[in-house]
Amino acid sequence: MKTCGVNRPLDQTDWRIIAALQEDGRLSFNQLGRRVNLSAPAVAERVRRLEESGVIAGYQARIDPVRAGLPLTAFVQLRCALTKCLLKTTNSDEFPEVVEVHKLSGNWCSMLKVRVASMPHLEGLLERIGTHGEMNSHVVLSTQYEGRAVEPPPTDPQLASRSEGWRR
Amino acid sequence: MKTCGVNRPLDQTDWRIIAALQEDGRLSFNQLGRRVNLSAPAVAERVRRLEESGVIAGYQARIDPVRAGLPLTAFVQLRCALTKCLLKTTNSDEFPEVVEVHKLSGNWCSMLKVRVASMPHLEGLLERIGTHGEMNSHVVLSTQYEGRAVEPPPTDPQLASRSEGWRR
DNA sequence: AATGAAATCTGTTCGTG
DNA sequence: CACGAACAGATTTCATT
Repeated sequence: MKTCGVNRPLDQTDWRIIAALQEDGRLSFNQLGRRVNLSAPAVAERVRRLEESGVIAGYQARIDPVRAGLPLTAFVQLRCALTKCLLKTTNSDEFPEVVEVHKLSGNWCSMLKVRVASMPHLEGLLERIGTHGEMNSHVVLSTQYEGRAVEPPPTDPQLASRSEGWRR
Repeated sequence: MKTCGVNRPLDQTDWRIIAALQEDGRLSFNQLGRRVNLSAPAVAERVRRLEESGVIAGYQARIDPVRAGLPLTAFVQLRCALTKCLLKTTNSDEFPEVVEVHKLSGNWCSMLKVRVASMPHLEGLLERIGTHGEMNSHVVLSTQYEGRAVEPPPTDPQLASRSEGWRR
């Protein structure tokens, strides 16, 4: 967890490891080594560093919510007083359906992603959430993809000059 | 992947396995067995079935986007003609920043989650996306949590009667 | 369908170059 | 960082309940 020592920027090899482990988080160091042209001890060392520096935050099974009995997904935007904001309560067991909470800029205080078993379930959940503030919900009809692998950011310096830039 | 044979509903033990593997996707069958009070061969059999039925869709390393150099997250709502919808293009390499795409009910055609390295990066991305249709974006200030473990849906029959119910 | 034990196989780790 | 060997551990199979 600690960023012990120098925090080197991630190099190409690191990103290949990251890509591979996002595809299959159970790869052994041997298999991983073959993919990135490194020996097992070498990749083990790199993975250990990535874990220690927090770049790799953990490993988890991806559960298909539909097959797990939670076929409905919705986004809920919530505008509420900061003091009694949902953010404080969602860590607990009160809203297990809420799988994601973000604080937003703009008019809406926060963005929630929720997973429910049925329309009545969603209806009940929204009623419970609605007590915390003004609310706006969007039901997801279908999901093209989710949890797509994160890729290295562009090094392209043009990105910084994409906007026209202001001049006096 | 195939739902071969009877698709039994998930029992308590299945859900304990699912919970454990969402916490740590690299648990061995031995460790898993100790957590759910089952022998290694027994859990191996259950995990195999959960994988085959697609409940467990895969295993992946969770990457901290901030430490990976993508500190900015935003939600983008996009309204566009179905025929030239972004959905068709996002599978490719054109928009690696888009990590999530959902088709929505309501006025907006789709909901995107994007991860970028900087404000100029976001600006450029939104310009590219904007060519596909009317757009609305929300920058995430902070994320309380993400990828929270999915829990078993309530068996509570009251959920179905939460609404008053209509009568003639 | 699960247990327990045994056998095989694989991954991990350490020392050396 | 790669190589090679020794160790440790996991997965699988089988017979039994």
